[in-house]
Amino acid sequence: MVTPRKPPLTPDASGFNVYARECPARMVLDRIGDKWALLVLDRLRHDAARFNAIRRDIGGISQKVLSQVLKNLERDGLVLRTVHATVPVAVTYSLTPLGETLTQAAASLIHWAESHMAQIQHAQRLYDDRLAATSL
Amino acid sequence: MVTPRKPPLTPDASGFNVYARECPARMVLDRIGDKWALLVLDRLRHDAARFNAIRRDIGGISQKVLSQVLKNLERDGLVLRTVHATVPVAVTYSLTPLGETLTQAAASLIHWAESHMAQIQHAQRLYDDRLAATSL
DNA sequence: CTGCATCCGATGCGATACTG
DNA sequence: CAGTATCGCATCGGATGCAG
Repeated sequence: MVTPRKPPLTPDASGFNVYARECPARMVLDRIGDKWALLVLDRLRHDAARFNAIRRDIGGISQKVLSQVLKNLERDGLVLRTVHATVPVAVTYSLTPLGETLTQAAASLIHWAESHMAQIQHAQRLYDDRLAATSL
Repeated sequence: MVTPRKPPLTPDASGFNVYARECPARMVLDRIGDKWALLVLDRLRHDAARFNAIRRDIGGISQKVLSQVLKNLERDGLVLRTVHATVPVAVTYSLTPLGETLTQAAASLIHWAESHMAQIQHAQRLYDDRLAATSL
């Protein structure tokens, strides 16, 4: 056991607890609970891809950030970096078996955002209108 | 249809696409693909809670950030804020039906981080050792 | 093509103090 | 108890330039 969980949630058999600020699991959550990392993980879900392909597919990600995200994911053992000895050098990124156990959860989050946008936008309008009304 | 999806993933019936930088779904992903938001969502998963209770349960979150996260989640229609007319005032936060459709995905991510920590730490050691070896 | 290094502005976030 | 306001540091992240 590393740290006790404060909320009355089901205790985790592993002993790790994301609710504790010092727990290593929190560090991992920091990385995977990130917009860019989730998108990269989802992008690699069905097929491996080269650096610039990922960069093109994920609108708005900079080369610097993609580079950092990939390196972190590789260090955590979620992404495999493969260098092909061609000229010029080609590098492909793919999911490791460990990474594949995560992408479904990542995809769920992403898909949720897309499929519930209508309801979210409706809620936002209600909230904004109500706010404007009270501030008159 | 709002924006076409670039990667060959299954197109979403809603027409929203998180891979597009201008898509509203990306904004939502920004908010829910966030360490603190995920933890708050997970904390409210089983029961409603008051502001300071949430603050205590989530180690390391500041009242400023918690305040912002809760406000955003409320605006997006994921969290319901209820003011009880007592003295002093008590405010409880709970999940809306819409929010409940998301927490399972959030919980999956969080639980994944906890249950795979051993493998992650192993991968990190391998990576760091390999890095130290090559830089000699 | 695949990165790493640097500069630098924007944002995040903790600490602190104050209101109802 | 439940916030809001402000400050200041730290990190994020885009743009540019350079190297293997």
